[in-house]
Amino acid sequence: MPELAEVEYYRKRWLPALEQSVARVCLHADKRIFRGADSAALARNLTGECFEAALCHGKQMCFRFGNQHWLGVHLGMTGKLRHTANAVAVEKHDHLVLEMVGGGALVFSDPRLFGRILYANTSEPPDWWANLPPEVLSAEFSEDWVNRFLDRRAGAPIKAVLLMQERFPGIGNWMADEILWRARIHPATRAGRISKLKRRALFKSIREVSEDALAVIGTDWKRPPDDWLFNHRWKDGGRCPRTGGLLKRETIGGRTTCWSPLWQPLRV
DNA sequence: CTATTTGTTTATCC
DNA sequence: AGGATAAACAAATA
Repeated sequence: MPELAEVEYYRKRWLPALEQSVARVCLHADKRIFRGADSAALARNLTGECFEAALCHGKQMCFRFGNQHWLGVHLGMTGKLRHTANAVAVEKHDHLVLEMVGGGALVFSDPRLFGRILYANTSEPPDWWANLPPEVLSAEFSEDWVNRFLDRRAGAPIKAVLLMQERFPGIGNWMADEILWRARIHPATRAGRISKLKRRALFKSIREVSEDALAVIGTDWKRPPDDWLFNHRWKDGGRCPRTGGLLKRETIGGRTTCWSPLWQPLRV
């Protein structure tokens, strides 16, 4: 589930423990979320360290403990973060629990195990945190920068291109559909066939959907307004807020995709 | 029992 | 070589 704004929402869930120290680390070391990470070192080294920073970039999160302990969290499809005020019973899917000296706990849970925990013990930020593409709301993320990518991925459906994290960090399935709906571009359009005019609309839409998503979901996860595609996209018989016409759902770019055929005509 | 899932990585084909 | 696409991953839910 978690895309740009949901990741920001979950990042904030851990803020109540900021400036507290780790009393004890409990984890399910054999679970898939620790693939590639040294979970034993993580548990040993974080104990006693102070929780100093909580950051995110696209769908990647980074929590710093002390000056040189970097905990990376990716939520995958079903990952969640929460803070519990008191030590509550650990649930089945709570794969990483940081008990804090104050008595609360930081919890990462993930039933489907598509998420990932990273850990580095280095004075400088590790590669997975230092080498990330410009964020969609940053100045470096320019129209030119996007258009060059559309030309490089000219043969792929635009829906698939928007999901590529190397250029559009944080954009996921629902955001991509929302972006294309607002820009009135059919999701199956080959990226290279999008007109100059539509590219402008696309760029604007990427920015707007990202800002709107952060405003609505990023802080307290309010229900998005009904004039977004969001509230209609999964319902059978869902209707386009703009045209009132029936929405269509199909697999495009390997993912379930929803669009409004009247509003987003396919021009090939 | 079958089909579905808002993500990423790996394999395979072109 | 690099791009496009499908499969795999795991488990809950309908």
